Amino acid sequence: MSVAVKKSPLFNNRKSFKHPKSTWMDAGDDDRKRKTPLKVNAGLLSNGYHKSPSDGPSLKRARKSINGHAGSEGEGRRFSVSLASTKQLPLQEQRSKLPIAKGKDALIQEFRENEVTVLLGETGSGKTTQVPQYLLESGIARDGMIAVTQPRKVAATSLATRVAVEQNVTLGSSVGYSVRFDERSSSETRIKYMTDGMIVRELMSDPLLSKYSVVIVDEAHERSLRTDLLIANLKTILRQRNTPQDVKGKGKGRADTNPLKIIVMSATLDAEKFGRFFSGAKIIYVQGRQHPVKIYHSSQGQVDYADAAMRTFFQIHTEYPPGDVLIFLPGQEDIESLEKTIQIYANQLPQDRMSVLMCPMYASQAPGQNSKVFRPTPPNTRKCILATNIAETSITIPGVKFVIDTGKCKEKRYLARNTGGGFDTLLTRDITQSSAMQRAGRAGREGAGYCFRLYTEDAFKTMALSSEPEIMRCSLSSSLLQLKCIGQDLETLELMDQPADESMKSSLILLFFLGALNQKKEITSIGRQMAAFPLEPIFSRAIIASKEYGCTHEVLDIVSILSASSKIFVESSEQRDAVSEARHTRKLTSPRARADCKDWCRRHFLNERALLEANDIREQLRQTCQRLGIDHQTSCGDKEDPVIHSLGHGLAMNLALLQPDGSYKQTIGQAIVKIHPSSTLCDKKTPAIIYDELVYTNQIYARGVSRISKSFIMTLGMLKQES
DNA sequence: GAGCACTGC
Repeated sequence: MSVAVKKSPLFNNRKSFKHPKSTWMDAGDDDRKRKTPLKVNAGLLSNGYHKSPSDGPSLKRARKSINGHAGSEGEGRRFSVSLASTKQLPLQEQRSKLPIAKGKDALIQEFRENEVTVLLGETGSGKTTQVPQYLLESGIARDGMIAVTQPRKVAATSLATRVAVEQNVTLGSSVGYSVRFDERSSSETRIKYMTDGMIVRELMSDPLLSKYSVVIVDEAHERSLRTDLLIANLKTILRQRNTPQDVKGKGKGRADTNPLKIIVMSATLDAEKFGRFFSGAKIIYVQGRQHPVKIYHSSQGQVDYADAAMRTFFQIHTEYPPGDVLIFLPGQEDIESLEKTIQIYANQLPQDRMSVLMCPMYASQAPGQNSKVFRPTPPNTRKCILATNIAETSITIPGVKFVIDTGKCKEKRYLARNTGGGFDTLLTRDITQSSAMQRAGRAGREGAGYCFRLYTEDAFKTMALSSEPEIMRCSLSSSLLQLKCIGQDLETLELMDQPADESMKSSLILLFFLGALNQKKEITSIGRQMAAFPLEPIFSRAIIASKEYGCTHEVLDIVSILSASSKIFVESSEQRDAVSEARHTRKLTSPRARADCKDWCRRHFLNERALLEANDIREQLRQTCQRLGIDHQTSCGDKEDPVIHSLGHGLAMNLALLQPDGSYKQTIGQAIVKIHPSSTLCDKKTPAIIYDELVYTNQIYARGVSRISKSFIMTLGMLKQES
């Protein structure tokens, strides 16, 4: 043990600090089953469901990195390396060495015989890249297209890139992709990787998905809102497109039918549920290829997970061989404070020790801040990566050998109110078992690794198996409106999990309030126009209202920025005052040339990527306006009222009035809300406000706040009575 | 006085 560490005040104070041998319980047995990575194909069972080991990094990890070059599966990364290295195996040989390859013929046979197949594949099995190629090469796809859906854009694009190379074709010819703002596909395209949101959008113009002969739903276990909507629709489409097999031998099907095959790819935990949903679907298990990860559990519960994480880090640093450490924490606040603490103690280490390189990682970080995490670790240094869930599925960090898992994450959950409103909560909670496995798996990417869980094995066992499907915990108004467009309804559509009545009711009320649905719950012409925009209904309604107020130009600007995925304002605790000054007082006039944008953004603490995304969104909205015959150029100049009033039509349920005590009370619903401290209107005592969202953390905060006149609120009330 | 992660022809 390092003398320096023992000397540090923290450890002197902490009698509870224990040597790893006694602190950590060896969870153990998951290693043995994975010792021989290539001996996998016996694992391809055409019948029944192989239970994966009860613990261990067996879940499929997500794929892709923020800088875009990590492939979807482990072999994807290796592949991108092989382009530059002659020492690598030839391409086809690489393909044939994938775990899934030896089961190829049996797999193809199963796909041929079954309408629906559930494929359980562990990390590194190669299923996402190989199965579409098998389907194409074996003729199962006939002359239709094969769609492979992904929850994330980078996954879709990098998978397509890789499969195009394996097929030796140009990307966009027979292998392509389609994600928002970016499409590489043509009339030739046979295998199309796409985001689940994209194919759900396609449903609106082609409710039977008749272009596709096979739809592969990948990462189905993540249960994203759009994956769930897709799966529900696929079941309906199956009934409509596939001729029922009457009697054996007679079930040839009509010549004019265009039957659909469905392959659901999932990690192990939820497999049976998918199988049950598509009654009688075949479940097939494919073993993966992942290095063993030794998992330790804490012998007792930890009260202070940040402190425990720090002590564990130094245990690793002083007692284990080189290799980077990845610490999972719930949020930015924890990351920033732990970064400081670890740095202080790391500075006290003796000179001859390995030094520590801190790498914080979270989504709202200034762009470029996190680039050092992807650079090779300097000699005689250990990276300490402090990350949110961003490192669990979205970003793959090379070189990680040790994972410290606090067992906590932040979860966004929508609380619907019967009034039609509702608000988001963002609270720290325990992670799920599948999340814990995913985190542990992050230590086994490049070699054997270790995972230290700051919770007991019993605590692990009492965790939920997997997180609640997104459809159960988000606002449904946008999805409901989309479904209404194709004559469907959340109440009648057969979903894997049905959202709460209150949540559906609240969406109905909101859509009614916005004029998108009438009293009979039928879609109105306003509703159809709203659904054409890839926006939350509150924003599409504002665009439609802007026609009347003559300010579509301005409203498009605002809505684009509000619906960009990350906030355009950069957050930095160290330069908080400068950021605040920039936000409150500077006039932000954009530079003409895009080339200046990066520097201009940095000087004004703006997130360049978010601004560019907003720009893309704006262009898309402009095209939608054009299609709908809304003149996107009408402008109100410098006048504020038309803009606020347009937004007011969309945000009519998001109004609050100043109370004598300085708080705000909603005009609909009774909640007391506070203006979020990041708002320029905080402490300004504006009599009436309008906001774009409510978030409950330790209080209910209104974010995206604007001033609005009380007299206009009265007008809105009148309008409501008229409709 | 404060910000988990994704996504949309």
